Amino acid sequence: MEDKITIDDIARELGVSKTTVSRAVSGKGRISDETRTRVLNYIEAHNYRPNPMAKGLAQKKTYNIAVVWPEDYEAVDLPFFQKCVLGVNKVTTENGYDILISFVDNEKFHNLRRIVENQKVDGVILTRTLINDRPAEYLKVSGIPFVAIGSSDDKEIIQIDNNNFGACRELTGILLSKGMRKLAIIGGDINHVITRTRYNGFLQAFEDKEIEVDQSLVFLNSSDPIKIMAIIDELIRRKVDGVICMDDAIAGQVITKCRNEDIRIPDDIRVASFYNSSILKNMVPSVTSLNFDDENLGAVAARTLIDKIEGKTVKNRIETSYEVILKDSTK
Amino acid sequence: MEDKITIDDIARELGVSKTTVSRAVSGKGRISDETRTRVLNYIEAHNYRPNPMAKGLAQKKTYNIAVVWPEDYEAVDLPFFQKCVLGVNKVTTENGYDILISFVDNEKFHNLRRIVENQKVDGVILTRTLINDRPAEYLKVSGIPFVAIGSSDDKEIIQIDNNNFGACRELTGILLSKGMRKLAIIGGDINHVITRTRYNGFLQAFEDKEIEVDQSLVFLNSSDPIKIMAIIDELIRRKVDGVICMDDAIAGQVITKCRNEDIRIPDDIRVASFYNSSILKNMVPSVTSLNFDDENLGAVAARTLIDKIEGKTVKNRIETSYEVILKDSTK
DNA sequence: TTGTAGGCGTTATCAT
DNA sequence: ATGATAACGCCTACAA
Repeated sequence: MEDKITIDDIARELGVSKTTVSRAVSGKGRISDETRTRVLNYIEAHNYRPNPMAKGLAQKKTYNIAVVWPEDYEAVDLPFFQKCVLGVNKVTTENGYDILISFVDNEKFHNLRRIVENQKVDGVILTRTLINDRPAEYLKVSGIPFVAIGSSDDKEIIQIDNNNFGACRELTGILLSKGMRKLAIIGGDINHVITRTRYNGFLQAFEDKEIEVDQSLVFLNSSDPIKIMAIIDELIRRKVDGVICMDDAIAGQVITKCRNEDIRIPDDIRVASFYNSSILKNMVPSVTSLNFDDENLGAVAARTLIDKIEGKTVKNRIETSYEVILKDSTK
Repeated sequence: MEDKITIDDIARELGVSKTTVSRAVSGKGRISDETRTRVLNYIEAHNYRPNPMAKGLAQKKTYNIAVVWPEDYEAVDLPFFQKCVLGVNKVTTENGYDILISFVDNEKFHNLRRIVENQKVDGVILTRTLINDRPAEYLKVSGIPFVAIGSSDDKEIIQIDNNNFGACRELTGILLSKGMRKLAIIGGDINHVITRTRYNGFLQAFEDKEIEVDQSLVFLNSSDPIKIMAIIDELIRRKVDGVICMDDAIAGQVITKCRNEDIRIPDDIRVASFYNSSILKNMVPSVTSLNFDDENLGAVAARTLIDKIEGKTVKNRIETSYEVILKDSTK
């Protein structure tokens, strides 16, 4: 490849000033149609690309955004993050931004810090929220525009989330309406906001129907396979109607356990999940669950962040919708 | 946050020239120990960060590399990519580079093209190789430094790969040594180099022992669940000794199918996988498979790319090692 | 409508 | 060992 062509080269070649070229490229400022097309044609023919470093230096922008990934993910959550970032990608691409990726866990986020302090990005998307979210706290004081995928108690943080509360409330409500009364729930890390949100949806459904929740059937912080085994044993012994799993990792474990123990679903126990990832897709029996559009979630987050970066006013909280998918496991 | 401090501010404040400050920061060029520490102290105290845009403009470098992800992945492959990029991240972080992410499939790689043409990165890591690899071809003619994770027939392409050939050869050899003769193999997309490499390792093991391969037991392009169901039925009917799955998606399907049909592993049929992802981790029975260090793979790729970017000479092909893990499924 | 000139923050060249 | 000055490529008042 020969050397990159610059705005100066074009100006000289066309006998105009570089200001004129710049105007033709950016579309800003008055310029005659004739010169514009002349410049644009030349650019097209010679495959000119503005140097992002120079542009960035002049306008103090990078045209990059950071997407933050948890380092301590569980494999089952990966498709969620993947879909999110695909959605982000779609929007960033359309708007001339690129995605820088940053790995953090709640305690160590030097990577994120470096990226922000070094001014490598114009904004940040958090793909998970925590109860005591130190990365989010850091971003707040740093002053860089950012949005969080997920929910937070901090109303100042711009949040994009699936309507987990509403979805879990509706699914639980449906199960209650089907006559199930002894409903257990198994949930994961209580430090994740999403765990609490889903739990609250569960509670609300009971309240809606004025039914008392049996606290002895609530098992949080229980994503460990060993724990789940014990829980299932207990549930069978106590003849509960059904069990709701807060995510598919848990649902997967429950189903495997039942299969290994010849516990029949839905005959002996009914099972539902508050999420549907690809791992449950081909399960037998098929599992009643919620359906979220995670790609859309990422897209909305990116759209919101870019608006924020470009100085538009954005809503502080956006909820995306869901579907309840009733399958064999709760027949 | 107040305005960022620049090299000029420091120079003025300390009564030296900005050249001197630059030298202290970069460590290049002669400078007295005294001035250096004076500058460094000031920088530390005032939390100065060089502006990457200005630096990039001056050195024609971005200090970003692109990691290319396939858009048309299968969920089961995700942990592989995730681990790779974690390894990449470790090395890039240590060397002051950041990771830009780019999604492509073999036909549409405008995203990658944009990133390269816009000079947003200094180099590229491909995380998968294809038989007719258009993204790789494009990168070659573009002239940008790049390495591929995976193998390629094109010897000019810098390749970092697990020793798939050797690993598959060894695992197959072990099964043959155990007396299994009627060994079937099920593989995925024949357009992926890795499918062919693994298949070749399989063949080589037979050749090593001078045993004829039964071509009617070779099933490629067969990752589809429906196909796999039919294949297993056939294998049981023909009373084969065992089946080797080229990846864990396939192995997972095979095991599920067997469980649903009450086909016992390893009593009725033995099963091995040429890869071990987390999805098989808690399988019952535990599955004989290969163990690769994918994070290391990513780290080596990043190390190699950075060397290449910085003008060092690098090996054209690096193979990382593996372990054979014998478990219950081939007892 | 177009052009001139200066600035963005850093590195590199060449003196001193 | 240190400094003045010119790049690097683009943007943007301001002037014409």
